[in-house]
Amino acid sequence: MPELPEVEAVRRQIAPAMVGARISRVTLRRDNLRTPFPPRFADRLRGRIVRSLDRRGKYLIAELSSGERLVMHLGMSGSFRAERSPTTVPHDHVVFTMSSGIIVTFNDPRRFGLMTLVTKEAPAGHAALAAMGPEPLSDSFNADTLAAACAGKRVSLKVALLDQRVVAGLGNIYASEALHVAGLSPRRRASTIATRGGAPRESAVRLAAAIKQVLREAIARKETAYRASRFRVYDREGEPCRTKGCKGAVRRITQAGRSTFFCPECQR
DNA sequence: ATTGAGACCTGTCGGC
DNA sequence: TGCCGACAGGTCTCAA
Repeated sequence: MPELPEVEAVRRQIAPAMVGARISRVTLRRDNLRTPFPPRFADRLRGRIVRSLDRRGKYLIAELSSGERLVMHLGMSGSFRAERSPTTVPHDHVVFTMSSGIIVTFNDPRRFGLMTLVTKEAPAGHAALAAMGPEPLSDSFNADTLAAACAGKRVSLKVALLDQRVVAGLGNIYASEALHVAGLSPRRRASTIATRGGAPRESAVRLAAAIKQVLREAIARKETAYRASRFRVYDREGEPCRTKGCKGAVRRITQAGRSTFFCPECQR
């Protein structure tokens, strides 16, 4: 369940069990997720204290007392649970036993998730992380940076928002949601919101604000489950647009092989 | 360099 | 009920 708001919810959920605690045991139930675990993975984790647990886009990053960083991604279907007495269900792949006594288990049916270690020797480490765009809820993401990132892009606005180099953490739901709030068509070419004459276009101002708004709302709601009814357009094909005064109906189209939901009436 | 298509996996849901 | 295809909140790689 993983776009930025859901990953942030996971971080808040497991941080109390992990930060400041020592990893006393690591159990790997298989030898890979999307990619193989790095060499001596369990050995390099065992005995380390988790100094902090941060989020960057859709990634979770744990700083370890060894100086290494544990990088984790939930893929499409990854989840964590923290419990006092361990349980086992299908697709449990990694189990961290913390010195606090809490068991933190990573479960991922589709195994699109990722766990790796970024070493002190190669601090840039992970290519996707190194190339990642600005955090949408930080000041480094605004109309100017969004417009600049879209300049020259021939892909659609929706596809551009899914590009983690443009902005970090948006996925298929919140890309559609943000475009609806901004009143912009997902089919527009991304370059059409780019800078003109040095100043960001009004559409870039609206879109940057909309992205921040939908993400903040989702985090505040702790929207970690499949709550389609809460969405403005996502998964609402054929249903009425919720924009005030708009008589449109939500449409579903396919872009880059993925569903996009939007209102053709109020999104231009 | 950018872009689209296909690949990676398993589970669920709707239609026949 | 059972089977079968379509689809699912994400990347990554490859070829044009």
